[in-house]
Amino acid sequence: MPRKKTKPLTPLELEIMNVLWETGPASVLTVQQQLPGTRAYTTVQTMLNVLHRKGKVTRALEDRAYLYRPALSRSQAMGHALGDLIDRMFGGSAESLVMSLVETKRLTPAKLSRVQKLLKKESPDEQDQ
Amino acid sequence: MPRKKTKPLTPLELEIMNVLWETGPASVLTVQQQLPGTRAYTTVQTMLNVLHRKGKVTRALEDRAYLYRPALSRSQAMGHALGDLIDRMFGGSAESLVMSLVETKRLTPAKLSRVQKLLKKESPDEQDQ
DNA sequence: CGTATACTCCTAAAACATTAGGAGGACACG
DNA sequence: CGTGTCCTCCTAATGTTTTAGGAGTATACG
Repeated sequence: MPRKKTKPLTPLELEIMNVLWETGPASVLTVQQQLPGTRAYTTVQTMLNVLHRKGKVTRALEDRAYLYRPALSRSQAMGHALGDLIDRMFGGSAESLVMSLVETKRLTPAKLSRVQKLLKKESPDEQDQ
Repeated sequence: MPRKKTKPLTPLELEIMNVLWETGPASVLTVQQQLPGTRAYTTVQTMLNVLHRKGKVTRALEDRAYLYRPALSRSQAMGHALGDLIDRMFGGSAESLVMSLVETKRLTPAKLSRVQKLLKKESPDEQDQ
């Protein structure tokens, strides 16, 4: 059965999640500072609230303020965002995506090699076809 | 390297562009029919208007109705959408993205190999338009 | 105690995306 | 001609995301 329920994160939500992924558990203030661009404290707070309501982050009262931490891994979020993009843009082919990455010079074949080597080491279970 | 001007397409815009990429030059009616889901004729028309105003499609009066055609290639749009995603989600590292693709089982190392071989064969020197 | 500080929550407006109705023009055709 | 069809443009309502102010609370500190 298709995993269709989880809505993809909005752009700003994504940016905030990224801060949490990078920085680890963080307060509103920390997130605000870490965030690219300039946002009012309360803006960040609101967004974190939204994310919390949506179950994308958890929070714990620490000392005086809440500490927020991601409730999904980057990979998971990635899965959703990308699945979404791929569906809309192609019929679901991830290869075309990598292709595009290289075509648009965002990724070089050299880098691709490196990644690949890494991955082969980690999952010793794959075969070439 | 400040290639920052072009705004990414919105979800619906993307879906519509996809129809144009698949089907080729199309009228409002055609797009509407080709589009997944159900949208009023005028909704589709409005969106095409928006895309036209934004310069993402061109149009030509053919017979009685406008024929719309994409003003960007899929790769280009991909580049923007993805660049956006990567920026937000990672700090701009495309490698992490590929990593995630494999981690989430969306792409196998084997497929990666194939893609890579393909790419090495193709022109080692390209120009983005 | 009284005031500054560092938060919270509640609220709403601004901005952007999506949806769609209705008026009007051009044409085909009985 | 008169009416139905197909299309355009203009307009606006609805929905979603982003922005941020203001009131209230708890603690720190002179």
